[in-house]
Amino acid sequence: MYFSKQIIEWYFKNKRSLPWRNCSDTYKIWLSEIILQQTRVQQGLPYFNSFIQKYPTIELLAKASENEVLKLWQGLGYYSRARNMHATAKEITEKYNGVFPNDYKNILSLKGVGPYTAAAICSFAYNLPYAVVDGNVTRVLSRFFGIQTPLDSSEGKKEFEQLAQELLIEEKAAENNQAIMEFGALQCKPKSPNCKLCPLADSCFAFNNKIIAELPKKSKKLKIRKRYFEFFIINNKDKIFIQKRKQGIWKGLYQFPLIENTVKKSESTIEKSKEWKSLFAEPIKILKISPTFKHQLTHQTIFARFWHVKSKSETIAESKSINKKELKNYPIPRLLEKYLENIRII
DNA sequence: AAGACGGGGGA
DNA sequence: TCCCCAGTCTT
Repeated sequence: MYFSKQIIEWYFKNKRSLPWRNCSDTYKIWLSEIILQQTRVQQGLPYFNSFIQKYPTIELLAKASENEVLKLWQGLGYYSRARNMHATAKEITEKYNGVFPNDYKNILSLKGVGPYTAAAICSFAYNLPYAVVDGNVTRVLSRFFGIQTPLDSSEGKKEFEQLAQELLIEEKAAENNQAIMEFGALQCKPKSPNCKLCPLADSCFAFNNKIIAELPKKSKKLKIRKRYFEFFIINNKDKIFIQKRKQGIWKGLYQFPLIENTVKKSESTIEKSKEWKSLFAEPIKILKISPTFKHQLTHQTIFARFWHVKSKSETIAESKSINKKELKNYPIPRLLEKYLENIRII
């Protein structure tokens, strides 16, 4: 009880003013929670504003096309969030008559809504007593209580959820949940937390035992795979070829026709490959090959080159031909967006 | 239970 | 570089 009260007191002194706070609009609360999954407030904020501006209601979001929604989401990453959010907007409009469900079970059943987001919506919108457990919460709890259980283990998840629920001041669920997350984000930060000014330092296990940097514990370490992407910018007068990604990374986004390798290959090897032959039925003219760009993601490193080629073909396998000017309407990966920004300047 | 899924920022 | 961010879904 002391813990939660201190946290809430700290919150009232230090909280940021954010557009989805102090509002009971379930649409804004839900939208902000989807955007903020694995995403910093700073990065998500402009996206929240543009979504609210373009789609002021859930019904308007539901009416949009998936391409439009992905286009607005472009650059934010984890694109399944946008696809699931769009599907949920449709479900709420059709199945729930446009009224956001107001109980934990139905909210949890929505696409893109897991235990964290369900608890967040229930508490923020309806003040229901469900404790949120996110990266901030596990960090704060593991440090203050000295919990060594890895947060990415099933025991750890259970342990943190149970503790967070016990600590929750139920009648202040909304405030309490906001408070502990804000405390984790601003005060008890992952790197160099501000322990000197922390109101809880005296009772903090990690601070008193000088193990702040060791908590929280994680068991899995990440494997980063390398991928080599050869994109083909195929010019045929004012037309350009694009294709929609069907699976994996950037699913639902568009790209230029692609040859992918798991190892680095030379230009001549690529030109002799069977992928090349199936892509280009007729001989093509290579105008330019870009330098290799390195695109670093959390779980993979992508090395990309862009081949500018001239082709007389009207069709390219698995691709559609669009007018160059239409390209800006299609959602594309950040990697392609950056490249297109550059060649415009150069 | 483990992997896949983006992109940006801080140290 | 590596780690983490208001996690969820798939395998």
